[in-house]
Amino acid sequence: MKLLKLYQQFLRHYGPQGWWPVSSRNKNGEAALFEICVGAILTQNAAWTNVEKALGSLRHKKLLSARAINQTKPLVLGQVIKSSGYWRQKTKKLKIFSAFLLKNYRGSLKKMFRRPLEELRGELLALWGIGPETADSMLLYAGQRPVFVIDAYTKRLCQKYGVCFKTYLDYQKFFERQLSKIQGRAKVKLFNEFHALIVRWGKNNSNVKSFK
DNA sequence: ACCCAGGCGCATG
DNA sequence: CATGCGCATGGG
Repeated sequence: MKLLKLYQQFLRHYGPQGWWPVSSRNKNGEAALFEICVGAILTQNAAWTNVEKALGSLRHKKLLSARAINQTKPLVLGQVIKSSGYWRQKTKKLKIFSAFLLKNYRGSLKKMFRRPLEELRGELLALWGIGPETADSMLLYAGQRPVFVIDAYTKRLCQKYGVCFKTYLDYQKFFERQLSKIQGRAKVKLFNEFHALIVRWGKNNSNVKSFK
């Protein structure tokens, strides 16, 4: 299983995916970064189309900021994000993440992403509602950090090639080691695009659904 | 009417 | 450590 080859094939076949999709004007501004983080939480085991509706509602109600979410009553927030599913849990997750951001970084994601990678990853994982995939999605797509995001599709892809590991970290190490030659911005770009392409691949292929 | 989607936390054994 | 279960909506 040569990952670099596979990446090039996917890229040729599907074209650039342009993740992470964001509605904010300034794609590097705080608003866009926050939208990515909110999206990372809302997309947990949910169809992205449903997440887009929730993000649209949040935007429409001017709730796409840590301060706004922090001040909004849970039941009101829950109504707004309802379409993304698990809304009671996700309301709590958004509030916990927003409170964390305000308390530790004055609500600034740019400030948050200045922290050393492993420490920040640990802080995010310590939050209720943020697991490895959500944390890594935030780090890669909002923070531009070189962490490979592993999801269900990635595991299905590995399974197709007879590659199987136990933990999330094991899968991640496999990808990061094999792609360790690439450096700097190019690595972030590749990790970004590759993960998006794997999801793109998984959406068509209804293959190997039996895998967990 | 089912099945699934860009997971996670928690309770068990 | 490792399985199993609840969480919830909308589209195929």
